[in-house]
Amino acid sequence: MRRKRPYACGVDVAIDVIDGKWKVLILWALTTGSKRFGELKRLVPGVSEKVLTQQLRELEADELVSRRTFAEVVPRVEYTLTALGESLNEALEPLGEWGSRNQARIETLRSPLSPERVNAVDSGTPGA
Amino acid sequence: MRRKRPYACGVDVAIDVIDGKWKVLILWALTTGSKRFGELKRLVPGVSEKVLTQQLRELEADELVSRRTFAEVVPRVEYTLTALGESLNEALEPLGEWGSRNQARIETLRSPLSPERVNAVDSGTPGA
DNA sequence: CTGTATCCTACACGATACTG
DNA sequence: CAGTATCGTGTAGGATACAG
Repeated sequence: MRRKRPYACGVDVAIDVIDGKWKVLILWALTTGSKRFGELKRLVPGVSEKVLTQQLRELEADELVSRRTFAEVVPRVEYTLTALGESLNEALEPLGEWGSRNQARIETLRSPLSPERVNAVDSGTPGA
Repeated sequence: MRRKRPYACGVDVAIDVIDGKWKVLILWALTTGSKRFGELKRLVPGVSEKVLTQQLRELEADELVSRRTFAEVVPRVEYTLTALGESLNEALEPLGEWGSRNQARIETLRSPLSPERVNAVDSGTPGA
């Protein structure tokens, strides 16, 4: 997505800002403190360098993440959550809880077989 | 996206479920009660019938929305938020507040001109 | 009114190679 | 180590036409 219509509501803004296949994971990884590029690459398995760079740049442009470079013989860069980024992560928590509570249900619903035997409702109880 | 890797965290699940250009708006529109297809089309300006149908089907498959058809001479269908859908909307609220609070800031940052943060934290200062 | 069926395009993302 | 450059791809979404 990124930059669609004039935002229709606040959620739109937030979604737009975290839109990108890996951004939430990146934000998540940074909650435990600053990380180097290579660390993020490890913490976000599957992402290519190009895309990781790209999404970090966007997060930086939106001031959710700050970037510090160290002019050392061995290039080093550290990414850190800004206050804004931290506040976003906090706003994301309820959504995370919702997802955790309903993950099993969603996965069952989407699994190719037997979507009908779903009974657990929002109780966090995985398939019986 | 829809169905990427095994979910890395709860937020991933939730994001996946609301992923789609119009889903949040649809969910939003339904908070005020059941809506007919045509109403939704009006309430979500810009969406095509194909895509609206598509996203409604996905929301339905994820049990966030329920669909009632009325076999009348004039076809009529109503979409309603399920309990799960309502709980998702609640989990979305903090994100919406975050977005509302920071919308102006984000828009300024992204506007082609005059980002007020001409000088901000740039290169790191090694051990002061 | 409420959809389907096609066709088409844009763009995010992936893979790989190369550089300071 | 931390990127950039390039090329290729999948697929969500848009436009339009048709149908029950």
